[in-house]
Amino acid sequence: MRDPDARFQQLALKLKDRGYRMTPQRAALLRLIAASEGHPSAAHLYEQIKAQFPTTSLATVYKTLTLLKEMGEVLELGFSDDDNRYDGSRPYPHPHLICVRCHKISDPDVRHMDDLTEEIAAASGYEILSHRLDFYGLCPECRQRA
Amino acid sequence: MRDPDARFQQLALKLKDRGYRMTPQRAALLRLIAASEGHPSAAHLYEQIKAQFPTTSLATVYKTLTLLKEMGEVLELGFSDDDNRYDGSRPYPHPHLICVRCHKISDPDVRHMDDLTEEIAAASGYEILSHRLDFYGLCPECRQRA
DNA sequence: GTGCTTGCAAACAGTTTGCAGATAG
DNA sequence: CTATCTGCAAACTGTTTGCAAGCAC
Repeated sequence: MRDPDARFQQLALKLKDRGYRMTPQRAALLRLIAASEGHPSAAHLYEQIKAQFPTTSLATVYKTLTLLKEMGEVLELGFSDDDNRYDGSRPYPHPHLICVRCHKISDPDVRHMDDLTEEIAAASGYEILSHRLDFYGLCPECRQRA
Repeated sequence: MRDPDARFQQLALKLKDRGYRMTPQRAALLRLIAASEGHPSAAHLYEQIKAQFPTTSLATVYKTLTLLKEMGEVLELGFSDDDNRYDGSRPYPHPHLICVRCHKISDPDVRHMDDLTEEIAAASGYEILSHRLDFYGLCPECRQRA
């Protein structure tokens, strides 16, 4: 996402439209989500918000993330053995590159997913609604250190 | 896997080779894994084993699954919002089709994954070790009922 | 003023672990 | 015989929920 301010406005408006209230805690989270280039965890977002609103609770972070998820404005990457990560810049399914050593997550360019999805749908009889593609490996930095 | 017996022997031998002991509980789990066509959860395997060995504990199922995972003989599919599933027939990464309604998991045919993986590796500088590709949708049966 | 939102703490679910007794080799 | 394995129960972790007090509108 190139313009964090615009994205923030977009998210704020969407919340308002759905009848949700704007609170300082939500504003802070929305700003973080809008500005974040990476794939922060709920705990990470919580730490950053606490710097501005020391009394904010993790539960509130989760509650707002759930809201954004339901509105389709945030993509949740669930991991069974690690905490979940959130992407508010690209809230649609897209591939991820996950470093198994430093846990960094990045977004590679992959083109053929739509073709692949259609192919699977046709062959299986499924109605495909979403997908998830993760590559696990060592990022360039960790390869050097390995 | 076409021959459950052969697969069972294979798994049993591998355990023995690594110096692990064969117990009735492990044998029962290995047989289930070897025969299973689907993607059972630990709890599901546990229920089936209890029918033969009523005193078996879930912890033992997990401990043996961990062993098989470490030996690369079982593929674990972790879900952050559901229990993990295990595939002892195809213990290598392969795509999955997951029905969001009935939670059935099946294995579609997808060819291009190796090409895609190499492409990503070249473009990103990562050393790619593994991957995971899941499609979420409605299976043919659930589409009708929808 | 009304009722959505917050923050706390307790609950939750699946998985893992510690340990004493049982057992495979 | 001895080290591994089992079964139980407690611990663990990230996430969710119930509820009284607070605040947006």
